[in-house]
Amino acid sequence: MRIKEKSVALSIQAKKKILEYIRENHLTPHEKLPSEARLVEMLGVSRHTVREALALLEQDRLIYKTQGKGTFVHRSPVAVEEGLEILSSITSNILKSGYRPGTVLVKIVEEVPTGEMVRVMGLKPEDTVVTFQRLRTADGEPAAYCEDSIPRHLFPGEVPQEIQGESLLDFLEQTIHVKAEYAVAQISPTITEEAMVAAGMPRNQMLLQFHQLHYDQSGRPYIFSNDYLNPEIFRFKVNRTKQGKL
Amino acid sequence: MRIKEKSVALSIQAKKKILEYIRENHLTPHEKLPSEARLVEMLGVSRHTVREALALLEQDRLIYKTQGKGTFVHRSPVAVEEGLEILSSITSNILKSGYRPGTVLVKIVEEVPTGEMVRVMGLKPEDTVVTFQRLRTADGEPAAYCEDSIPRHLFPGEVPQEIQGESLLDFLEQTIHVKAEYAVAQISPTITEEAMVAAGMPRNQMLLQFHQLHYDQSGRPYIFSNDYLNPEIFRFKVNRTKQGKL
DNA sequence: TAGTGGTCTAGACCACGCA
DNA sequence: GCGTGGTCTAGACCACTAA
Repeated sequence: MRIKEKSVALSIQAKKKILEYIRENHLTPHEKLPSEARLVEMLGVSRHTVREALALLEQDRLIYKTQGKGTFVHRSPVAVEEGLEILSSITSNILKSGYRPGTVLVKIVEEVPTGEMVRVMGLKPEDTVVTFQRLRTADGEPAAYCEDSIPRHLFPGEVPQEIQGESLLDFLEQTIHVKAEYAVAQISPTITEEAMVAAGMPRNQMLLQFHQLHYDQSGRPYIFSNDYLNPEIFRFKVNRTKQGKL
Repeated sequence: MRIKEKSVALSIQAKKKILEYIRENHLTPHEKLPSEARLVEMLGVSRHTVREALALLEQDRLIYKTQGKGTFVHRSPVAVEEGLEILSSITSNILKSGYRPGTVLVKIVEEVPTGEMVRVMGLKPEDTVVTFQRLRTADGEPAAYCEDSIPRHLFPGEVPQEIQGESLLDFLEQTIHVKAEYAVAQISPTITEEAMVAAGMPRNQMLLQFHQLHYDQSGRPYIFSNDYLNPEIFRFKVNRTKQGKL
């Protein structure tokens, strides 16, 4: 059961080897894994590496540890399905639900930011924002209405007149080289408004509004958005953990 | 700037010292912190401990690292406010919103589980569940309608006829010594149904339904619940991060 | 008391960003 | 080439659990 390959982190290789061990020895939920000291011998790596591998398995909820007792196989062997706590684009969510994503561009305008935009994005009084209004479709059916505002000064040249590809996140990463690291979303139930109906959304449809702010790695907010999502197409799942876990 | 106290983890102490350093030297967003090697000298601890301290600061989004460049102060110095991704009771959410929580017990019944309960909680055909129906109030006003079902066999003696305290999670921890480690929630918008109106919820109120399953540390599901929350009282925020972060 | 996971040390080499 | 963070080793002591 020795390892050592190259270019792939040892802790990752160790994680896979431990998973193999669980499978080959038919360890069932709540059964005890070999101790860390034993794994050091079995895998031929240091304890630090073993512990990193176990930490990865614990994050995936495949094992759990108890000090003084040992490490055990987790009850649910199923992979954790990602939820809203993982940042993802609407495009990928539509794909994940098994639909073909599409976009109807309503308009792209340069405009004066709202007071809230100025406040949360730390804009200067003279700053403007570029707002993208889009109707997102799943297999051609209206699935979401999206309004995204990006500070004008992030676009070095002209304001783009269209979006290459479906995902705004990807588009911004390619054109202005800003990558989303995390976002904070406020969720509330609502009903389609006139502007959305005009864009093609069904009237009197119950929707979930996502009021979001996206940040880059350094913590700079760069997308102010309001997305109105059709709950008949999107599944809204959240994995909730204790503070400090995962 | 030496440390070393006792009984508090060195990495925690190191974290505090680094925070002090940032404040005392008035480091502003995007400014560079001392290198890890330098922090080892300054704090008198090993590099491993320094890296643990920095990892804690990175989780709190107070700093960010870039390989080859260094460690930097994060743009938003504000503490991250916890959202739905953190498991918390409805009681604590009402408290956090500044209201006084209360409960009107509708009823506690032992009943035959639904097919979905049997499936997701892995019940045997002869198992029954204990269902708690409660109207939760904030400053006396109806805030949520909750239905929670727990497998009967988790209660060693009689089925409880009331709940001590406001929080079911706390009650179960004290009586049957099962602690919630994580939960998976499905969120959807809905409208008050007749049973909720009968219990005291306002008619035709838009609500957010939380369909949740709570698990203990070993991954055993033990609470099957449907909570209907009034969005005028609860704030629904989610902190979304890239896969593998935080 | 023995065995387990949790924390910490000292030292090494590697991969990346930049001048 | 040099400084940075990323990974890995070998070894130590501590805290907790159960016999």
